[in-house]
Amino acid sequence: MSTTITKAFILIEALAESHEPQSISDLVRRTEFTKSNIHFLLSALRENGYVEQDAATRRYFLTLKLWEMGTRVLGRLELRRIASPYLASLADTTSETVNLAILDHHEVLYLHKIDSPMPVQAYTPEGQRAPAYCTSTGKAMLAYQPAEQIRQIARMIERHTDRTVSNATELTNELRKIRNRGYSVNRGEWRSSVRGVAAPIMNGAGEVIAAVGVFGPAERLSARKLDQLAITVKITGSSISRALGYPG
Amino acid sequence: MSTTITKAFILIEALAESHEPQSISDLVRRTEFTKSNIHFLLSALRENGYVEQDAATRRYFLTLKLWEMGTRVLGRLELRRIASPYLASLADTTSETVNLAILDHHEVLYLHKIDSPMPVQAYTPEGQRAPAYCTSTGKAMLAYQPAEQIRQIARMIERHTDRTVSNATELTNELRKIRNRGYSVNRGEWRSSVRGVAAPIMNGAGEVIAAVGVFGPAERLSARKLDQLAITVKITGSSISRALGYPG
DNA sequence: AAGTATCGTTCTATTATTTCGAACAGAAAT
DNA sequence: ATTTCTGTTCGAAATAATAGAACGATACTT
Repeated sequence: MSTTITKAFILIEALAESHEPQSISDLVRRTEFTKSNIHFLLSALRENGYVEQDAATRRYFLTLKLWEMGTRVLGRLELRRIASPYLASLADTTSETVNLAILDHHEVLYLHKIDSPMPVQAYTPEGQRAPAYCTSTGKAMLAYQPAEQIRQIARMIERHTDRTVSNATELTNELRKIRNRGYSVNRGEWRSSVRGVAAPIMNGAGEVIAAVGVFGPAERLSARKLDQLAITVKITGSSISRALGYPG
Repeated sequence: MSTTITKAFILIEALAESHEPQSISDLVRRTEFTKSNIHFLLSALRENGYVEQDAATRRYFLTLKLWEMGTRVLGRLELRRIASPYLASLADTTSETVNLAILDHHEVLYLHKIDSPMPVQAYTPEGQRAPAYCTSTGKAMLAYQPAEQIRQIARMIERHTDRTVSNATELTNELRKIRNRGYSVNRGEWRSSVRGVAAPIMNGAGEVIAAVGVFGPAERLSARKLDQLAITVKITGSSISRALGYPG
């Protein structure tokens, strides 16, 4: 019910979305707040160290303080702390990019990424989101979610490439297959040139709370190579699960 | 001059500092705001998705949204984007932990870290700060700062271990040595069991804006080993500088 | 070069929002 | 059973946030 705090965050989010520093007028157009109001709000954010103003262009941009505060939140995440060494070792043995993701409604959120030392890297930075039904980590988690949630997600399927799962039955079958094998595969369903495999991570209560995945460019990841990776990824997934207290 | 926005950020920072979810009463003690006022502010933060409340304990905690927004800011940093592949390759060849830092007043801020695949890891997470004068990356950057800034920093020297630089002349000599060699060494000046080497990174204008470093446990990093690493780190530093447009 | 449009900032009055304390119910501790 | 903690709700009061006009300064147009 607060308007001022909400307005402040609308500004922050507008600044976070924009790739260039924004002028007050830019922000007026985006937010439809008054010019003087935005000036007032930005002053408050500047005083708190979250925003700075380019002296020459008078445009405003976010400082790293937001990121600093954010890393504190992440640093407290038990999951990430416990999983980190397993991810490092997985990255070391596979030489491909490794990531850790959680499920937030219909999207995966990438918590951690260890870049491959190989020259060509697939681009998926930490803190980004992607639709769950067309990524390997997302499918690995969806496979263990209640049927009702799957039905909801199936209703919002959109094709991103010609390999994207295209309807509810296809998705259900895919998820059943994942449960049988214990790992998921993505052959260019989100970005056509990116492939990957992933395995679920369970907590002490047996709930699937995350997934670990390996991905890379299609030309380096043949079907055979993916099969090999699947074994390693699956083992990493269960190792992390056990470290989290999962009995299995 | 805003009170409401400032209060909101004071709450966010209090929550970010605390390792456990906080009750309203906890926050009353910390901030000296009114109970009902905190309730109001937290509701606003909750509505915007930055805070959640544990249903059972009624305690409040920060969600990952703050981190998500923060990663956007970091993702736009040209320095980090350009440096990343060089850091990855440095990590690969040295097998020790690699990091990228910038200087903020008297502190270093760690922008990026690539963990060593080795079992024993030195602990310095991304987004953290450390005093510049007793870390290798910090000293590498200080060596190229104006004398006035060095004098100010020398005034706030505090010993953290028995190897920490202890006075102004010692610091000045150390920085001169660093300028001559083009790299800096830290032998347990911050945490006694952590050693490292670092080299400065210059931008197109020739200003030192960052530093790249390698560090690890003292028992693995002998004086000889540090000398070897220094060569590689120095090369990485100049490669990144050149990628940023530095003519040298 | 002159003129016009757009920009960020400052100011003040008005209003709507935040703030506070009291009162409440529920949980925990005594 | 009683006391002392909680978190939450409410309404009145205080004040902080808001809007609009006016100001130079800068950037465009002609």
